[in-house]
Amino acid sequence: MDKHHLDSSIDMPDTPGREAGLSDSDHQAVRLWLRLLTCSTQIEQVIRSQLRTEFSTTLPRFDYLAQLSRFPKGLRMKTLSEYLMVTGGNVTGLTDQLVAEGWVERVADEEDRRAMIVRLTRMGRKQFKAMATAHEQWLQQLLAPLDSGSASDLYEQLGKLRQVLSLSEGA
Amino acid sequence: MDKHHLDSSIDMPDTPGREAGLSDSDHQAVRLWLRLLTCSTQIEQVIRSQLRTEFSTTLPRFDYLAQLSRFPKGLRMKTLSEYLMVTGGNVTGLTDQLVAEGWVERVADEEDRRAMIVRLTRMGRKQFKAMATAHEQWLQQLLAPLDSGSASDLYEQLGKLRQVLSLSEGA
DNA sequence: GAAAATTACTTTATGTCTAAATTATTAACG
DNA sequence: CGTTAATAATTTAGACATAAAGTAATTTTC
Repeated sequence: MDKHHLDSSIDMPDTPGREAGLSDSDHQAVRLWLRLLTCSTQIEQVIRSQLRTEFSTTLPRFDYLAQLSRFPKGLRMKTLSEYLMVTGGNVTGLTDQLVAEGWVERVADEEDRRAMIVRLTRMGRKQFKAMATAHEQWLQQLLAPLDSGSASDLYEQLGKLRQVLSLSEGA
Repeated sequence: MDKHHLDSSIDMPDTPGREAGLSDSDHQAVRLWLRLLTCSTQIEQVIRSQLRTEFSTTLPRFDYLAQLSRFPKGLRMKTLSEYLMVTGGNVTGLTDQLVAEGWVERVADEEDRRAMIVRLTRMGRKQFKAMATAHEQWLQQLLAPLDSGSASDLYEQLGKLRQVLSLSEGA
């Protein structure tokens, strides 16, 4: 994923380099988006970096495995691409890699010969389990300074946002 | 940016395909992150798509121009890479493209012959202005269903999160 | 003031992601 | 039936991103 924009900061005037220069007051939507993106990007970079140094893997692969791990019987590639919010071609490429590494296997779908089902191998499941444990710890540590109340407030607010976004989605 | 994970949804049981399967209660940090990422990814995809169809350009280029537009005298590439939160190599590549398109120009920095200053051309400035106006409208429309109170609450909560993240940043 | 370290940018190799075209299979309709 | 639509996966071309190494200029340090 790429990294974008930059959040302005009313409460951090000591970091002028990060101001987005949105001094006008009616840019609320833009400012909200930039701040959301800044937070998301920063967390993402931490996770990426950790996955690389600790497990020599990447975030897309981790995401792939994370989704797949929820379905012991496997998933159609098409379904997986929807869950991951990426294109089918991308899933094809990631699948090729993970199959080559022996973490995932392709199985023909007997009910529809166009479809392929992918599922974790035993090794894939084992590897993912270790990564998932670490992944959770990283996040807990990263977000530890956020008091539990703020965290659940934020979680709730993001829930509202997600709902709003899902409206435009189908349009 | 790539798109990752998926948010579970306590309040949206009608979209089972998007559940992240985090039914345990002590995965708060992970759930918060996934929800944040889901929202961020969805907005990002809308903006990307609009930039492509309406302006035949990309989000990285828009971000580049957006930062640069704040500095009429231009910026060192190094500084720009920090603002954009991307690597120097990336800025080199984007600069090459935007220079080729005539939107940006490279100027030698007289104070430091290692450095290059990039700045918008007149055309670049004009093109960006049109994009920025549209960009803001897209966001306003996208977030319109979010009542103003929720929006500023969310903005505040994200401010706290950003502050928390900035702590780990230097460590 | 010369050697060492740092800094700014570029280059290279690799990975990720998209959009669009292709192939193969299935479904739908007259 | 048989033609047409739609669907699932793959392939291709291109944009974007990183990390790591290379080049050139500047600073630091002794």
